[in-house]
Amino acid sequence: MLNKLPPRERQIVDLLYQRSDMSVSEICDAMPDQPSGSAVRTMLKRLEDKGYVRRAESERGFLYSPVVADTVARKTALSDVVRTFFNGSATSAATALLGMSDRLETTELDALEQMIAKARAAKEAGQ
Amino acid sequence: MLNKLPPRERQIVDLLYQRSDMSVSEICDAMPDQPSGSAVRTMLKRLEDKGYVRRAESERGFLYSPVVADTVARKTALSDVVRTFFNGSATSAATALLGMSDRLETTELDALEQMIAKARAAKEAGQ
DNA sequence: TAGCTCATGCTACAAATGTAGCGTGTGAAA
DNA sequence: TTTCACACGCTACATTTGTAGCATGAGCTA
Repeated sequence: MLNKLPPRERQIVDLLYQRSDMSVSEICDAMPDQPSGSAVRTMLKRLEDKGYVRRAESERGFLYSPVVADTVARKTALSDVVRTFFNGSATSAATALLGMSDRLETTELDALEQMIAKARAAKEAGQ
Repeated sequence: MLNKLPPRERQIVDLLYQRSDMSVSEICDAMPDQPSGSAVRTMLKRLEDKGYVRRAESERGFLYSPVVADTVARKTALSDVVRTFFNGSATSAATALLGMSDRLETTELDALEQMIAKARAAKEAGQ
């Protein structure tokens, strides 16, 4: 989905998913190799035309945000990674993910276990 | 990492991560909108120049494969998604992942629970 | 041998991308 | 009021991407 975007545009949209409602100058600052305002503005314009980004006026000037809902974008991004790198197995991706994170919050662990329990229950009911 | 690649090149590398050692014609066939062999060949050449892809001769002609090890590419891809869409929390990404997959294998669930148990133990020991 | 089919490399080119520059308007500071 | 400093839109342009075409050479078949 976002993989269809050229690197720079992709970079900008990613930024907007991390933090929405950014101004052009904020985007510039957040970019690794600070491009000129003009450059960012054209990218933004193109992204707007393509329907990935929308902007709203505010007292601080125009603020940009992604059009596709976070929830949807998240899912798509995850599915892509799962397909490409984990042979379609979401669970093994999840395992890898857990292996990567060094400090896990207890609440998060709880949420996970709940998830697993639910999956087990569904499995029981299914067969 | 792969995000720096233009869409088409990215698409090809992704393919190679799904299945390594592909010939040009196999890649063509695997692409959604079958491009010409020439087109794919130039992309491949560029990817080779950039250092993302390497090729080896075989009785079936040249076979292409990714340069960066799967394990590394995986990690990078996951980290990117986690940073962009999950505010850096690998665990919440994992939770989302689990929520997405419809049928989970028992063995995978077991592996996950083990992972969680280990995390809990580490947490205990840590404090 | 002559003709065919491929896989490959090379060249060329249209389209897309990435960037900078200029002119304008607006609001704040001198 | 004049002068800055921005934020913006527009235009232009170099570079990169995406694609096709042609020529070559190897192997295969009639």
